[in-house]
Amino acid sequence: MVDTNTIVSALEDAGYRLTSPRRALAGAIATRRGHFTADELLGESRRRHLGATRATVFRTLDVLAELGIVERLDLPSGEHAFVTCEPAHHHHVVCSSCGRSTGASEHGLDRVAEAIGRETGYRIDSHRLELFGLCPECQGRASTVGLP
Amino acid sequence: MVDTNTIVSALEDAGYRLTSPRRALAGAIATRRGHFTADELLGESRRRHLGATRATVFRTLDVLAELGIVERLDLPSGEHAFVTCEPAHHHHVVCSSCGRSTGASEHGLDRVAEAIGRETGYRIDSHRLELFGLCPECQGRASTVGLP
DNA sequence: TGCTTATTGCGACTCAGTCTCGATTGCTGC
DNA sequence: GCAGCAATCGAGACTGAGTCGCAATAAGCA
Repeated sequence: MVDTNTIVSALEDAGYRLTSPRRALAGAIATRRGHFTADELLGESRRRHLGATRATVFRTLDVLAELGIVERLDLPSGEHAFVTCEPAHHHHVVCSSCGRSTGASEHGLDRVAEAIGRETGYRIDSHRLELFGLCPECQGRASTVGLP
Repeated sequence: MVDTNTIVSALEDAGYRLTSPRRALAGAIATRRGHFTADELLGESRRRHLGATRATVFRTLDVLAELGIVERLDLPSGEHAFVTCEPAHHHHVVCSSCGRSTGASEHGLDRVAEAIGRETGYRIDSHRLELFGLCPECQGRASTVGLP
């Protein structure tokens, strides 16, 4: 979770204009706890009259992704989603029940990548790790309801 | 790399019919060294008159993915691609220059996933690791040409 | 305040992937 | 070898995500 001002000032610092659709989208994104799709954001924009159309939503997400404020995520379903991300965290753990997502630190993944580089002979430049499972709350809810 | 017969007999074993488009696509997929998109496969089907249309290509890829013969891959560009995969390998290393891909074994990734589970409190059910870099041949080529 | 130019909205467009439905063709049993 | 049935196919319409071009608007600088 990132707050509106962080997003707004990141845009400002990078020399982007602070238009009203961008401010509104920054606010909408800041309130998100989990991952969200461009379409959900567009829906919210329409419902709450934020004044951002489809093209603007995509353009704004592009800019924010470029600034590292949000990151694209490919869900197991094949859907494209976005998450806000704290700078220190580079991998995402996504709850397959409620959709909430959390950042995770390296935990030795760089060593795994290195080992794989040695095994295959590839010079690894980048990697992407996505983890899917149940968040603590959904685990609690599942065990009281008797779900797996 | 998997050979045509492996694909054909996997289809047969699973109770799928061996139709001529499926045989042809199995052949086309077997010759692939790297990753390929549905569209490339469709293009090859048209060029070589394999008799498989768009819908058939997608349906066949779905079936093969279900059987674990190919796997969906999300390239950094956002494109969806497929790779043939050996059963023991569960992660893919993709060459960002020539597109070739190779399987990689776990190398302790399960421990990383476990550690991340402990850190975040999530119960991790599945993970996906994709690595991107330069394959040995492209590294050789790059160093003789003087590329990075 | 006025000017410049980035940004927006609109709507048409593209492209991947899906769906429907009538036609075809593998398999199975005889 | 042949008939019948169900799985599969092709054709093409459809859907939905994402992009593009352009005229209108408005943010920020002088």
